[in-house]
Amino acid sequence: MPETTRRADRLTGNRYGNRPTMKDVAARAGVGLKTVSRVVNGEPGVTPDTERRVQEAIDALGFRRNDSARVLRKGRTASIGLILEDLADPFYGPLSRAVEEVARAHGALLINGSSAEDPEREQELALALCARRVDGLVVIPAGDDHRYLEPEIRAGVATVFVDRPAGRIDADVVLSDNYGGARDGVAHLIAHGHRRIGFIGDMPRIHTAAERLRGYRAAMEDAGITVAERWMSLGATDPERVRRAAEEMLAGPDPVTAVFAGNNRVTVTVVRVLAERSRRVALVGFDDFELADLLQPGVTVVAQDSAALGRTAAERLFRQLDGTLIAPERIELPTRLVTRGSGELPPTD
Amino acid sequence: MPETTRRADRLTGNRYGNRPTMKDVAARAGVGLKTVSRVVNGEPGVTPDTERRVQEAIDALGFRRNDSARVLRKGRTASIGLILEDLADPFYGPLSRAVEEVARAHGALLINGSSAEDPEREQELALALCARRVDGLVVIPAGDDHRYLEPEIRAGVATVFVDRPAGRIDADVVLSDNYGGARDGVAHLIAHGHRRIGFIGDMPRIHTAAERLRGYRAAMEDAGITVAERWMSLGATDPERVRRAAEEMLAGPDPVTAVFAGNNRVTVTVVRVLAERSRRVALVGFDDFELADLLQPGVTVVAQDSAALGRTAAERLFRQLDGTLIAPERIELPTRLVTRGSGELPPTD
DNA sequence: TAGAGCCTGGACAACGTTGTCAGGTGCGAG
DNA sequence: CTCGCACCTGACAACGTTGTCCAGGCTCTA
Repeated sequence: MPETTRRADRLTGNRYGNRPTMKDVAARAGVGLKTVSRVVNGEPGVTPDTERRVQEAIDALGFRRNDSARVLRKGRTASIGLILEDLADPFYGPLSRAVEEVARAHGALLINGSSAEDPEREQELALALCARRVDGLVVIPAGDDHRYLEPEIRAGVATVFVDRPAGRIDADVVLSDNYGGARDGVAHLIAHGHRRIGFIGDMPRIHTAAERLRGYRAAMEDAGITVAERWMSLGATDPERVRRAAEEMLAGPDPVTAVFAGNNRVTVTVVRVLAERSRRVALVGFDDFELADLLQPGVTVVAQDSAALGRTAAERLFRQLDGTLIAPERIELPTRLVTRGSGELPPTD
Repeated sequence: MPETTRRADRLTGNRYGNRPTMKDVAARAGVGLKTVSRVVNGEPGVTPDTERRVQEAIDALGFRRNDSARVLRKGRTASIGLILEDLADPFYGPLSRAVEEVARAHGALLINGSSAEDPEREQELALALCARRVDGLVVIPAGDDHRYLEPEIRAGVATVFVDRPAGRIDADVVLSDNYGGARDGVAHLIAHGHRRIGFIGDMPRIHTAAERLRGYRAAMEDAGITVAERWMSLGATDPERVRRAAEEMLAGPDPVTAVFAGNNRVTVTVVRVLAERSRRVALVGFDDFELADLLQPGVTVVAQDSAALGRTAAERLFRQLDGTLIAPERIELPTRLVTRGSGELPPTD
C-alpha cells in the first residue's frame, strides 16, 4: 500500500483517494523510480524483463501517471483553451469540433468555456485557462479590449482570435469576409429588383455585426439607393426585439420588400414573422442553418464555413507553438451565397 | 529577473517563457514566499501594508499563479471532463452548456472531447482526463464496457453517465425515458388511425435506440398490431441509409402510412424524403429540433430536455464530490409529446 | 513590569514527475 | 586476462505551490 500517499491524505484531505505513484510501482517491482518513469513513457534503455516486471506492478496497482506533476516538470500541458460565446449555439458546434480535431491531431486536449457575450466573463475564463497553463488559446472574443492578455502572450501562450478580431492588441485573427458576404447578399436582392431592403442585425459593437452592416450600406450605395433609417434595426439580440423590428419595417407607408438578416438567430425569427403574413417578402440571411432548404420557400443565405474557421485558427495556433510563425496575421475566409428561393422572390409593392 | 526559471528554460527547453513565480514576487516585494501565497489566495494574516507591496510586485511582474503546481499540492483540479459523441451535434449543445453552467457554479472548468461514437476513443479520452486528475467525469458512453473506469472510480473520480447507461459497472446514470417516450409517440399515431407504422432507428447496440425500438414494439402490441419486419429499419446511421429505408417502407403493396423516426438526424432525413412525395405520410420523431414548427406540416416530436439531462448529471457529480451521495442511482427524465401537425395526419391508404 | 496571548511572517518539507549524471554490469577485442 | 565501451539502472535535484510549525514582536492585563 502507498504509505506516503495515505499520509498526505490525512494531512491535506486530498481526494485522489489512494492513488499509487511511481514510487509505489517502483517498490512493488523492486526497481528504481526512474526506471518506472522510463517504462511509462516508453523511453529506451530498459531490459524486456525489467519492463515486464514494471508493467505487472502498474497493472496490479492500477497506476496512472499524474499529468499534473508531469506538466509541472515539463512546462507544456498539451491542452488548449477555447472560449466561445455559447456552446449551445449551433454555429459554434462545427467550429469547436474542428478545433478539437486539430488539437487531437497534436495530442492536445480541449478545455472550453462560454463567455455568454460578457467581456468580464471572457477575461475571467481566459485568465483561468492561463493559470492552468494551457499551451494556447482560441478566443471568440466578447470584449473589445484584450490588453489583459499581453503578459500571457509574452509568457508564451499562443493565441488566435476567431470570428471577430482582438481589441487593442496585435494578434492572429481568422474571420469570415463579413463585409463582402453581406454586400453580395444585399446585391443579390437588389439584382432581383428590390430597392427598399431592411437590415436587422446585432449591436454594432460586435465586429461581425458592424461589418455586415457596412456591407449592406455599401451594396445599397453601389446601387444608388438611399437607406432610410427605419429600414435598419441594430441592437436586435433577443427574438422579441427582432420580431418588433421586422414588423415595424414591414408596416407603414413604404414597407420594405426584402429583409437582410444579420445572423442565423435573426434569420430564424424573421422566417417566423414572414410565415405569419400573406405578402411575400424576400429574405437573405447571414449564416447557413439546418433545414433552411426545407422551409417554404427555402431560405437563401450567405454561408460561412464555421468548421474552416475553427480548423484554420487551431492550425495557426499550433504553428505558433512550433515556432513556425512570426508576425500576427489577419486571415479572411470567403463566404458563399446559397440560393434557395427566399432571396429570389420579386418585390411586391 | 527570475534566475531559477530562466535556468530551467535552458535546461528543459520549456515554453513558459519566463514566467515569474511566487519566489520572484517575494524577492521583489521583500517578503517571504508564503506571504505571497497568502496574498494570492486571500488568506488572512497579512498587514494591509504588506499586502499592498506584494500586490504591486505581482502587477509589476505580471505574475499569475501556476495552477498545475497548485493542483499537485492540493489534489483537486477543479475541473471536470465531459465526453460526448460529437460536439457539433445540436442535441449535445444544450447538454454541454448545462454541464458547463453547473461546473462554473462550483468553480470548475470543463474539459471536453468527442468520442465520435468510437468505444476505443471514448476510453482513450476518459483515461487521458483521469491522468489529468479531473475531479469527475460526465460521460455519454459510446462503448458498452466501462470496467476500465473501475480503478479510477475507486481512486475517487466522480462519474456520471448521461443519455445512455454504463456497461458492466455500477454507476450513476441520467437518461430520458426513451421507452416511454417512443411508446407514447407511436401510440399517438395509432390513436390517429394508423396501423402500418414504420420505425427507423439507430443500431440497437446503442441503448437509446434499443429502448425506443422497444417502445415502438410495445405500443404496437398494446394495439394488437403485428409488426412486419419490413416496417423496421435498424442500423440507420447515415442519411443515405435512412433515405433508402424510408423509401422501401413507403413503397410496395402495403406501404406504411406513418413513420416513427428514432432520433433527430433520422427525422430530418425522413422529412426530406416525405417532402418529395405527394402522398401525405404521418411522422413523429424522437428529439425536438429547431424550426420543427416552421416546416409544412410542423413536425410532431417526442421532446427530451437535453439541458435538464446535463444539469441533473452535473449536479449529481458534484454531490458525489461533496460526499453527499452514496449508492449509484438511475434517474429517468420524462419526455414530452409536442404535436405540430405531422403526427396528426390521418392515414391515406 | 512581567507574563500570556495574539498577530504577522518565513523556513521547510512535501506533492509526483522527469532531466542529469554517475555507478555497475557484461561483453568483445586486443 | 584486461581494458574499454555500450548498455542498464537508480540517486538526486529540480518544477511552483501550499500546509505546518515556529519565532519574533506586539498588545493587554494583573
